[in-house]
Amino acid sequence: MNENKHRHFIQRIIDEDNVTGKFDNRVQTRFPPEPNGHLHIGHAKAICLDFGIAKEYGGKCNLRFDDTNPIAEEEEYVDAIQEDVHWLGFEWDKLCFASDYFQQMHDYAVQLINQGDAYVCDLSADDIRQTRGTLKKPGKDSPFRKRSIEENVDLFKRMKNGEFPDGSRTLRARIDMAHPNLNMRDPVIYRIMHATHHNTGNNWCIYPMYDWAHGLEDSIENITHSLCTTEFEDHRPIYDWFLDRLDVYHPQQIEFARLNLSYTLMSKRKLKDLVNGGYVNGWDDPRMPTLSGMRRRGYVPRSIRKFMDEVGIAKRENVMEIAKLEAILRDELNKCAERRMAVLNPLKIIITNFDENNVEELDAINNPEDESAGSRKVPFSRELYIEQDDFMENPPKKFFRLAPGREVRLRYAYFITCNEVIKNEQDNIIELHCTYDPATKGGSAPDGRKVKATIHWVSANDSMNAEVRLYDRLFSVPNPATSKNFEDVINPDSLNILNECRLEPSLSKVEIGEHIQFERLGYFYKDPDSTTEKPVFNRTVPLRNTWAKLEKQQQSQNN
RNA sequence: UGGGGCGUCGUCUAAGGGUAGGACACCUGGUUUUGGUCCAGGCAGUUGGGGUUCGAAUCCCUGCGCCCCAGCCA
Repeated sequence: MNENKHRHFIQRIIDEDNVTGKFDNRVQTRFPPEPNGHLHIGHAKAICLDFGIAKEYGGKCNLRFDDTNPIAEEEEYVDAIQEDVHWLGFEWDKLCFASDYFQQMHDYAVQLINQGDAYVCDLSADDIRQTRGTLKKPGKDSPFRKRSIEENVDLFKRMKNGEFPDGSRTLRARIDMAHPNLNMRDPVIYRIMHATHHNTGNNWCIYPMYDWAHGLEDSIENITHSLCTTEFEDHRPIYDWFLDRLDVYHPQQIEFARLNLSYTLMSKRKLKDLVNGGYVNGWDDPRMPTLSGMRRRGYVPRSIRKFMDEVGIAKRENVMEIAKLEAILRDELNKCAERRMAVLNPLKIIITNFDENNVEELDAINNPEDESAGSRKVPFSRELYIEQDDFMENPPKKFFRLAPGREVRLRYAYFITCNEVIKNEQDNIIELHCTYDPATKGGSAPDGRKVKATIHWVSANDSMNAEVRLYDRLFSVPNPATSKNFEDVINPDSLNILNECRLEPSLSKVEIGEHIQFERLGYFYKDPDSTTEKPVFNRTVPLRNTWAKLEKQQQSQNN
């Protein structure tokens, strides 16, 4: 197997641990999101890694909510995150909450105090910042650093009992205010917050900080390899310090580089701003890089997993091109999406030599990549719609489609020739008059003559109306994260809603949540906003389009 | 410039002392009833300088560049 050929650095570490027996050849991981927002494609990398490693080594992976900050967290996110992890295709061993361990963490904190390794500090947040020092200068000891163990125990108990207001006191680890790693300068491990927690209600008014809580959560759950992103590398010394002082089971933290995707934003805060600022229609807007947004856009989970396989695991900073993700998406959809015909911007054509009372049922293949998908009938009649883009009155070089006097093939139907262009008073083309060649039924000419283009179409009277939402990238620059203000780089054309689209009749049978290819246009997904009268389709990703590329090149040459 | 990380085709990622390989992107050409798919080919890379070695992307030294850290966020 060639998956085994390339082992990334984390697999190598685990392989080595399994040789030395460091964790008794056990592998246990966890995916630890904070329920303060929705999961995005960046999280998917961690999910695939955490669950993937566990599966590969025959271990377990927990889903653990790191819910240590009640004012940021909500039940809604807890539910959404579980749905997204499931959708991605993973099943956790245990569902855990950091808040389940609050009592245990508290008891460990008391132990720390009793060992002289923690103290209650009365400094304000501002004072703590002032005395922390800078990158170059050491910090200053808190005046409360030398409190007696008895006083610390008493004060901590009173903090817990709610005797003090928010922000008035903290519990701090007594490490080293001159430590070159700022995280080690007596970090706060408990703060006072009189806030209702989604899980523990009003049981607590002191809440543990990440650095204190995370290692304990890992330890309590018997995690072997605690995988996280590189910005936590500086925190590993505290992670280790706490576990060593407490003399408890000690997992190994390993850091890898987070995923960045071109033309998108990955910060939860900024994503939240996009939602709250009304720039998009909610967390599941198909333009969002959230898993719920991508699901609604029409991504299949397999494409995301495959993408993560190809992204790889390393420590260097990276920006994946969205084109790579889309290439994998197309590859997956090409195999499984049935083909149908839909006209997004209709142009009416009249087949002048076709009987107006006649409707023919023609055979169309459902998926050329999958014979088992079978075929269907498509009605053909005198009045049809074709795509406006498929006709040009004065075609440039290399435009192969319909033009005055030119013959093209209607997919699965007949060769037609355009004889007349009908315009309105404003000189806009409103209709084309064409003739068909009855001998070319099905699309092949008995005399062997060739046409340079095959275009899609629907029967005017036998087609149904639909709304189609064309999505494009949300940002107009490759790395919107570097702009001070994301508003400046938002793509004004990220959503284009088309209301007069015409669908071939068999499309009425498509269910919400199905993936379909509209021939020559792209892959589409039936949106939950659909009604029986008016279906709504989201464009997941367009097909590769060499003509569009040529057009673009010609345009830029003319400029 | 304190501490911690990281530098391989345009973008990701392999090669862990022995031919710098793959994918995406881009460019040719072929097949084609989707200007899709598929097929064939091409372009293109080791951060600079020293050193060790028969041999260095890899080991050592030394520059340079980029990222992270001064929340009672995670």
